[in-house]
Amino acid sequence: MRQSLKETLLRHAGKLFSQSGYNAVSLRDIAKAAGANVGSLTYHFGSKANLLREIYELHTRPMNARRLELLGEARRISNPDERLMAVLRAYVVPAFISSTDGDGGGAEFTRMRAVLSAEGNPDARKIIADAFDETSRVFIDALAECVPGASVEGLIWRSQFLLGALYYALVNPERVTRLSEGAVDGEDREAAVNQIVEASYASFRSLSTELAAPAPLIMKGNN
Amino acid sequence: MRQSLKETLLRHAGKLFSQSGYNAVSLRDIAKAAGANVGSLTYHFGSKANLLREIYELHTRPMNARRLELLGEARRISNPDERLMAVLRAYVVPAFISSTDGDGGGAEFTRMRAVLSAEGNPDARKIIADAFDETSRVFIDALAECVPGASVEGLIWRSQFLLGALYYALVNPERVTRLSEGAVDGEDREAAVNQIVEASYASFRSLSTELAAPAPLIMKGNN
DNA sequence: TTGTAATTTGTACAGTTGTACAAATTGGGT
DNA sequence: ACCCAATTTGTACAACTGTACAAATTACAA
Repeated sequence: MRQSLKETLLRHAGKLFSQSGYNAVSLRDIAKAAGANVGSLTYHFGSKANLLREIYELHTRPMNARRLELLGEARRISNPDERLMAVLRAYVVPAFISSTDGDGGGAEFTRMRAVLSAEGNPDARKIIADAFDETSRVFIDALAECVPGASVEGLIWRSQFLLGALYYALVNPERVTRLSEGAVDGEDREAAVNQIVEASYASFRSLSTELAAPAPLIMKGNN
Repeated sequence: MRQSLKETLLRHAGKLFSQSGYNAVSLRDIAKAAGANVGSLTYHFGSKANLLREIYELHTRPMNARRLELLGEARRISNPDERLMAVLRAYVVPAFISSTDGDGGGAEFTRMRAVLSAEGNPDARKIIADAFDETSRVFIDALAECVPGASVEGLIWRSQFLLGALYYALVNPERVTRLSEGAVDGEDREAAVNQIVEASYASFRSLSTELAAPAPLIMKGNN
């Protein structure tokens, strides 16, 4: 047995949800994509809401584990500016790039979260609320340490904007391509990660009351 | 006649779409909210897709007009940093605050756009594509003038992040309140506008090759 | 092989969807 | 008062939704 039907269903459901949201995708769409019967979905998951919950639980934990792992590494950097950059990367990278295989999260899962949060579907809302963890708060604390003197208000809002930027980069990459008339590729995720990190680096750093040097950017090659 | 049924229908449809998206709201939901019959919707709009199109057209033009008006004022500022701030406000404010009455755009319409773009519904996709105008490009040009030496890539991506931040601030304001344990009110739109403008000010300014003074922030009172 | 549980299939059900259209009602000019 | 058009209502329709469940199939231990 190479892959159980349940896993196949989860995979296809996640893919479809990330493309079209929760409401627009029917159980029959999922069954058809997976080459299975509608009944197999109710058998394995009981309900559509529970299917979503299982997708969510499958990806959330590994993604946040990876984030915290990278955060641990970042925290060992003594220079606050370099540390700020590393902390931001620790938050963003696992949301964009699948760690090793198709296991935890990656862009597809993050895109699904983005679409779900926008839909505001009651099922999804409950699942998201239930799956809430402390990871975001841990990151905000870590960011606060990198930006001495920053207000809570500023930190919270900027972390909100960071997530919004993350989401929108995955939800509407065509806009980047179209707006630049093809000069910039919105689908280039490596570039997107670097841009998000650099942009939020600047926005967080500006909160510091101790602005000494004018924001030394660590470039990664692509610009 | 105080308000035509058509206007009432448009108003309620826009409200419901901005709350739950396009797919999740049925014509019967809209009719019920407006205290009218389902048939009146097909009579006035022909189809659900066309109803959305009319909502879109009702708000897009006034909102962009207001943006360009404010942009004109901003362009007269000679100091590049102050001008950058004003240009950003010109883009953000009309998307958040209804100009005078319940006419053009405001937060509700922007929220609807955010939800629609995330849903990726084929109907909505086509309408958004058709309604596309040059406003965004005009703003990017204006921003480029405020940030000498900035790369196209950097400008495009940051304008993408700006829109993502804008959208997410309206889509998920509870997160701000929850994350700050009530210390920051995510529903406070005036604060949100100021935070978005300040954050993107910093992110755009960091693109400049001529970073002279360390980003003089113009405070507006609330922080 | 046989028996039993797990899985998969097929089908049926009640409810909802967008749309179409005949009938009823309304509005305003003559 | 009348008429004609615009509007509003009610209802019908086929397609699709999530879910339930009996029947068929498969997997696997004894």
